[in-house]
Amino acid sequence: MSQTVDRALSILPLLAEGPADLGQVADRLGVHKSTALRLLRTLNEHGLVYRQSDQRYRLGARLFALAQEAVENLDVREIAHPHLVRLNESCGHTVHLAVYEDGEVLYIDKVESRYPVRMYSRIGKPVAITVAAVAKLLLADLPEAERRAVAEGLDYPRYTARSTPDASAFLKELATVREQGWATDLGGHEESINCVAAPVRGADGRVAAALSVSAPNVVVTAEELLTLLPLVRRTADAVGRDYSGQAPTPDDPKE
Amino acid sequence: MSQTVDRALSILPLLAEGPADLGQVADRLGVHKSTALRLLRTLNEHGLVYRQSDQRYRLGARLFALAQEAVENLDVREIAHPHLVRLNESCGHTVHLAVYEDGEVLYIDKVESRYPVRMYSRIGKPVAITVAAVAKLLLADLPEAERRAVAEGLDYPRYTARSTPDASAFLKELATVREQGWATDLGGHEESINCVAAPVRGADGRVAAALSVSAPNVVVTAEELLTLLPLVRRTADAVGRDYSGQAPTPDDPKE
DNA sequence: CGACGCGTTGCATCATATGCAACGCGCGTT
DNA sequence: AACGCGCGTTGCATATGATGCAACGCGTCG
Repeated sequence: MSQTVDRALSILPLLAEGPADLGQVADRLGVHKSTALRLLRTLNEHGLVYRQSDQRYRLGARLFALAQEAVENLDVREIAHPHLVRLNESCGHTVHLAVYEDGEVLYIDKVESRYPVRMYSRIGKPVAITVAAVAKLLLADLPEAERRAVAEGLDYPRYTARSTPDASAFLKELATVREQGWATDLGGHEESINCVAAPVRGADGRVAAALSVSAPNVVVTAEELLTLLPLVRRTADAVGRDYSGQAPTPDDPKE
Repeated sequence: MSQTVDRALSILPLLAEGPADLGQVADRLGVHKSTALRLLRTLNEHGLVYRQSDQRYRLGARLFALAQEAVENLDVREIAHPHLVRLNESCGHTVHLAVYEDGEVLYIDKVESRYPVRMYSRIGKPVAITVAAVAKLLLADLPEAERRAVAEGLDYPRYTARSTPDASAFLKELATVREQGWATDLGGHEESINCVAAPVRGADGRVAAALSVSAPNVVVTAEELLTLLPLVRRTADAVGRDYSGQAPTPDDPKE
């Protein structure tokens, strides 16, 4: 909508591919060098791009800060975190929390073993949206039209023999998932990894997030993992209750 | 330099404080609502802001992706990582890698115990620049003028009794550090934590990064930690050699 | 020593961002 | 139920501010 800003922001993904010099940026944008220079300078002042010693530009440190603060604003995460920890303590396996946004599914929290690690490393990387149990739950809840549009716009990589092969299979799976209210990924992403997931519903009944438990089948078989389903669902429901009894100040649950 | 872009980018830190609606954004920017709307729309198209269901805006998912890619472009990290792991295996303590950028010091990698955890959680958050051993090394190497400017622009929080109290003490410490070629933080940030750090020098001899070993003094005393100094320095030198024997394709070190 | 490549600057032009005013809509109030 | 307020949205005339050009500085390579 705003050409200047549009151009400036187009520089960011461009630099994400690697450092570039002024000429390269100007060429890729299709603008004059002096224009690119001014845009880069502005981005630079805001810390979004950094000028390294060889004069080339790369993405800047402020991006980290912003991403950091962005994730901290996701209040589902805050509310859910203690529940994830408890769930992990009960079963010992890896626990993930994910949300849907703009055609993507993002992990926004993770608890592994006893080490509560903010798994920022996964955030931003494309989740295996066609196979991940949490993705199925989040997509299954989209309005019909959007669901179809998203499903048909996806690639369906064959991670394993059990990966979802195409859009129609995926939509069918989503229908099942919506029906039953939980989802699994049995070796669809990595041959030896299974997951069970359950939806976190907000006050409006829509799926606000999804949480999952994952384990390699050398530790527990898929059948054993499925026995955790009630626990997973109970946890997800508990999160949903906390979340929709929406306390902007969740430290004061009374009143 | 570019007013439009400048305004648009100013929205990001604003939203980092929390979700905001159109009116709030327009007010904070001091522009008309319609202007703010167009800027937000442009940011939205690029995924930097997200419009949540209550119509308010918050930071978007693309930020995660960009931050992710940005960190992957920091090639010091890639080159250094195996060294950090080896250092950790030798001594068992937490190992950090940090760089300086634009008045800030950032941790860009971390290895703890036997768990190779990407410490993205620290990235973007302000490092305790006035006391951290790595920060001292990175700042000590800045050109005189910039070093003074940075040092005098800092706050000097008294984390502990041994925190650096003010700019002049800090500059003095930096001089010492530059002289001796290594640095420590003995309880300057947290009473019971000590660090030793050494600089990673690039081909030009400048300090490109710094790495440190940290341990609580209930595990090892400061004196014992200091015995690791030769190992830390050797590791940092090794990273520097790898780094300045710059192989853009570090998997093929011959030729 | 000359020429090229690259980043940088000042400036005239006009494309483009801006603010205004009016509209639509949902929600709480009377 | 009707009204009015608040908020987001749209179209448009204006002039501000972004654009590309041409010229310059500077370092490097031939």
